[in-house]
Amino acid sequence: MRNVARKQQEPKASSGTLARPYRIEEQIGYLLRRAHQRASAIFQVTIGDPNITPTQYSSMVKLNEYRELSQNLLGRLVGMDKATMQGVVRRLKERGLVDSRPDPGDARRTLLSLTTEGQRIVNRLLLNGPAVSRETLKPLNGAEQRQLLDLLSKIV
Amino acid sequence: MRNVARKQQEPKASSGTLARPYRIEEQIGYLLRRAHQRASAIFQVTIGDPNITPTQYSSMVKLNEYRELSQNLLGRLVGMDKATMQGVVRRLKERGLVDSRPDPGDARRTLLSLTTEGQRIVNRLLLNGPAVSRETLKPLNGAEQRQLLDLLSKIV
DNA sequence: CCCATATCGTTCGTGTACGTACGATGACCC
DNA sequence: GGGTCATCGTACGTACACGAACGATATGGG
Repeated sequence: MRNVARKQQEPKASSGTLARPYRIEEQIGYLLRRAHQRASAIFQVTIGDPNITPTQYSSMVKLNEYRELSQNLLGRLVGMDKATMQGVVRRLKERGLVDSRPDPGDARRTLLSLTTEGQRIVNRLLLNGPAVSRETLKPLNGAEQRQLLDLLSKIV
Repeated sequence: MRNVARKQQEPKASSGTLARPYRIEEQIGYLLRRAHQRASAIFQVTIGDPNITPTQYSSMVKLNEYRELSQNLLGRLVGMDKATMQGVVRRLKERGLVDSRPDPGDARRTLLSLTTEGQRIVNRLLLNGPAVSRETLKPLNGAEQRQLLDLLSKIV
């Protein structure tokens, strides 16, 4: 394999100060993006249903806990803004996993709930949920796993 | 404010075992998604140019280190697959920040480089890069910041 | 030299993610 | 009870993210 372009040139040296050089690979935002990519990939192959995404899963889990929620409140509970939530809910409704009815007490709201099929599916997926987390955290030992979850909780 | 729908019902109790209950808010994938969202939001308001996204920034930083890179190799260096890279590069080229030429030694490849304008911009953004990371890690003390970066590096 | 295989970049489709703007509705206060 | 302000859901535009399929090109083995 020609690899002329593979390592043509080393990165330019950092500035001459004693300060730590700025490497994109060591920045928190970059690492979070990569870690999130990996976690999503593991979810996809481990959760046991290729048609369910992480956000759809967390939405369904929340709807399984609270039996009925407005779209906006569900969004706050799972950390999605209303525009994003709109698309997630639309797709779940199109597949018959989620149902909706107008809130009888507030005409602005739509109450969402899982259909019987949605309940059946989320209960099946919940069996694999722990395996997804276990696989994602596999490179770390027990203490490190707890540390990471703790530190991430603090910055969220 | 009516809050009938706000806390209608507590989440159902977990199963009766001693095992830790499965809470979506404690799962690594969920936390990574939320943390990444927050980091992106901080990037957007701190980097100093509302038109530059995190992925565009890391691509430009890499192109500033290596003077010329194929699109595919750049993607591997910044952790984006080729389909995603295609869009990022297209937008940077449309704005005149990146230029391309055919690789004289390999007709499959396109060599990318920063334009003078692109270099000017990335050097300005690099001044704010440390502030983005500092702000994102602000809830943690120094030791915790290093731990988090270390743990994330291990699972990426 | 030729063929199987791999890589490179593009395109298409689906799905987050969010800013902004909008109309409808509700809450609050004078 | 009427006006102001907030909230709810929707719509549109832009941007990542990736699987799958594709044509062009390169490589390595027989």
